Amino acid sequence: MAKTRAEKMEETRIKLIAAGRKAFAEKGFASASMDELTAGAGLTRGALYHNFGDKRGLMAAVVDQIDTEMATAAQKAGQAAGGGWKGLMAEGAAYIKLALQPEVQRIVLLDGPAVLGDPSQWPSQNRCLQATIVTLGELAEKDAIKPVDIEAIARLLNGAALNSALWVAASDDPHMTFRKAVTAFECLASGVLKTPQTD
Amino acid sequence: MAKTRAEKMEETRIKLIAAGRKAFAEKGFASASMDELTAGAGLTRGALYHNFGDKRGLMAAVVDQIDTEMATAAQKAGQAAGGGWKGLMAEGAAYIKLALQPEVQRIVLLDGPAVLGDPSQWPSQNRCLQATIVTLGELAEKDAIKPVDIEAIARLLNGAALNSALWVAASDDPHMTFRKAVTAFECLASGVLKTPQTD
DNA sequence: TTTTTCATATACGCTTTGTATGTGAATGTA
DNA sequence: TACATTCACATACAAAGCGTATATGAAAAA
Repeated sequence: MAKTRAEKMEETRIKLIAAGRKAFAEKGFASASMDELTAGAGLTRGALYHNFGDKRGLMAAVVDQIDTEMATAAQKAGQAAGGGWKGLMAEGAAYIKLALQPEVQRIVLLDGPAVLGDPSQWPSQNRCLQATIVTLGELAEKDAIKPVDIEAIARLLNGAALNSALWVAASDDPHMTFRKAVTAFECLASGVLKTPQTD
Repeated sequence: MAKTRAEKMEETRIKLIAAGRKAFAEKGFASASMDELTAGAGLTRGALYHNFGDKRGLMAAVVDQIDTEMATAAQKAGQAAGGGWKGLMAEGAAYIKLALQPEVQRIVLLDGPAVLGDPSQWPSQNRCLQATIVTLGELAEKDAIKPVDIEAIARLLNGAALNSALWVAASDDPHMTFRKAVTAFECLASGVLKTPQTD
């Protein structure tokens, strides 16, 4: 069967994003050569500039892919924990764990902001933020949390989780540090609860 | 009087850091041209490479300068608030306010991590972190906070403060958003207190 | 005074990006 | 089926910027 043009184009987009993801993760955005990267995918820069406009355009696509994967995984963890407050804490822990991957660190946490600007303005991060806001909203309806601005809390919690991942990754004993980070995260988060949580 | 060689060299270092700070703030690290930057300071790239090794070296010097200024200002705010818990909260608010400057956003929050790596490993940030850790340690001795890892709390608080600044700066109503951010910061921070704080 | 050192300038090569143009296969039409 | 057109991708080109190797001239040393 002959492949339609749109199908082929979709294939090259996928190939380029995969190659970009690999190159950006291994060499960092600035040091990744578009020539090398596209050649590795059996293509040339022509395909890249046609599909993504420029180097930054490819970066945006790569970041969106990774970030979406993260948001999905975190939400899943939250649901597995039964939603509500426990779900929120599980989401936070999941985020920290995901951000331990070198790929995520290099692309999403370090290079992403420099290339694409404030992460909280990215479409993908916004999706994740919205999920957190919804959960916090439910808790607010149940009168379980203090009357503070929910969006602000959600943003600070997200930021704290992502930040702590860099710390964990750089530590000598990542396993131990991870536990410390999660505990601290839950400790801070408990500040929004009306009634002290013991477990 | 004739200037000694060391004095002159110190002058060029200062000139280059100032020019770099300006260029990095206005154009971003990647788009800042070393040729242009040094010419603006009445020098050439020769001086730059001799003094700082490479573009990254200059960036490190610039970041260190800004970051040190921030740490000093934040500590001052903390002391003015009388130290202790109130001082800690004042430090946090000061950090958020300082990070509202476009210069700080572009250089320290966005480009810095991409060029220099995890901020919590920078000498300057470490100084600030140490100060927070000391204050938290004093509170721990007074048995005022929960028995959690102090370094972890300090790191998360710092991260949350810096992150929220990006949000505030990008908002339509920075003044209002700033208040929300500070309130949320204090709300989360209160999670480490043993006894609920009312004011 | 001469010799040496060294902070800065000059000159060069290499890499990389973005664009402008070319090409051939898929799509539409008579 | 034959022809025209589109368009995804490749090729060719020009410009900019980084880092290094070399040159220079003024302090510092002898």
